[in-house]
Amino acid sequence: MTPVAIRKMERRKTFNEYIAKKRLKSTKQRDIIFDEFFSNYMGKHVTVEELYEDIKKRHPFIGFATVYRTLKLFMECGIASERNFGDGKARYEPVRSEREHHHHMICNQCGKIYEFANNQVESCLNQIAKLNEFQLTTHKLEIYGLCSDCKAAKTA
Amino acid sequence: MTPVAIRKMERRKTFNEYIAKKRLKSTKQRDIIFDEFFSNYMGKHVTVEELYEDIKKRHPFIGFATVYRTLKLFMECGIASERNFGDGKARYEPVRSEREHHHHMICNQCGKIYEFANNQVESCLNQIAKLNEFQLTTHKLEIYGLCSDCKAAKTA
DNA sequence: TATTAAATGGAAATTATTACCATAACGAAA
DNA sequence: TTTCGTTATGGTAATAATTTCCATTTAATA
Ligand SMILES: [Mn+2]
Ligand SMILES: [Mn+2]
Ligand SMILES: [Zn+2]
Ligand SMILES: [Zn+2]
Repeated sequence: MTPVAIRKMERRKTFNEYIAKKRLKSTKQRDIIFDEFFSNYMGKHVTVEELYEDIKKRHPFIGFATVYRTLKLFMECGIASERNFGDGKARYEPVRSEREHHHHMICNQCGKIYEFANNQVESCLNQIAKLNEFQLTTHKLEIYGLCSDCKAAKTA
Repeated sequence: MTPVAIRKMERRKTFNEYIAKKRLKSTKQRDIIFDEFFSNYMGKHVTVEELYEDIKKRHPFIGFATVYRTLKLFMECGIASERNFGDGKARYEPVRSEREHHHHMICNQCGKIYEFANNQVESCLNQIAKLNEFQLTTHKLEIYGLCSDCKAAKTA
């Protein structure tokens, strides 16, 4: 089994447990959305509309509101992260593992998104919080600018 | 003259120069909004609506769209910064000085906003950008959690 | 002062997201 | 399996922030 498939199974387990604990229901729609999101969007940052349009191709009966609701559900149980890159629409990405916390560099020119992780930054932030007696729960960090491709294209 | 007044004059100069350069017009409304923003919102993070409501008290003829347009103008010439703290509405703060670059900690409980600056984080980000051949233009960094007051209130 | 370009205010349009509601589907119990 | 209370769904309407439109006003400058 591929690493992606293993991760998908782990997320499925978390999701099922959350549904059981909260006495929610397991539905066809949730299964479809789960499958699409965790099969095709690992490492991506997808818009609700993009995901909806993609799913609709194979499952035309799925409603827009359900996709919104299901992504929110994924958030609640910690298997998806919401991202906001300043274009006014929320993006979602499957959580890969608790240890794979990361941030993003966004190219203002082409819109491509690059990921990065940095332990030094993380420990800085923890220190800053501690110093201010602030109990950190989450943080957001994005770098905006020009990616190397667009930089090259500009000088060419 | 107080430091706040000096800063206000410096921003005014930048604004006037920008208006001259771009052949824009100096209007009563822009003066009013400038004055309100740089007199009463230094160190604050004000919503368009808040600023509009505040101005309307003394200048009932000012239009909503004009406040939006003028804040955008302040952004363009670099005398205001836009902030987004995840509540769906943009906030603006007067730029204090080019050297006073800073970030924010937002309390999820009481909504208070705390500012911080950290050279180590800044140089980390520059290094990360350089390593990825990314030409950094801006970055956003926010810490969310519980402020010390709210933490204390919770255990009490 | 006359001319031209830009700005204004109010309202309408736009856009992402949420709420509503009548109907359908789920799941535990009988 | 049938029943029954609860939850989910899909379509649409509502909401909320921001932008656009446009007829009118105003500023700049010759
Ligand atoms: Mn990512
Ligand atoms: Mn600030
Ligand atoms: Zn690029
Ligand atoms: Zn607080």
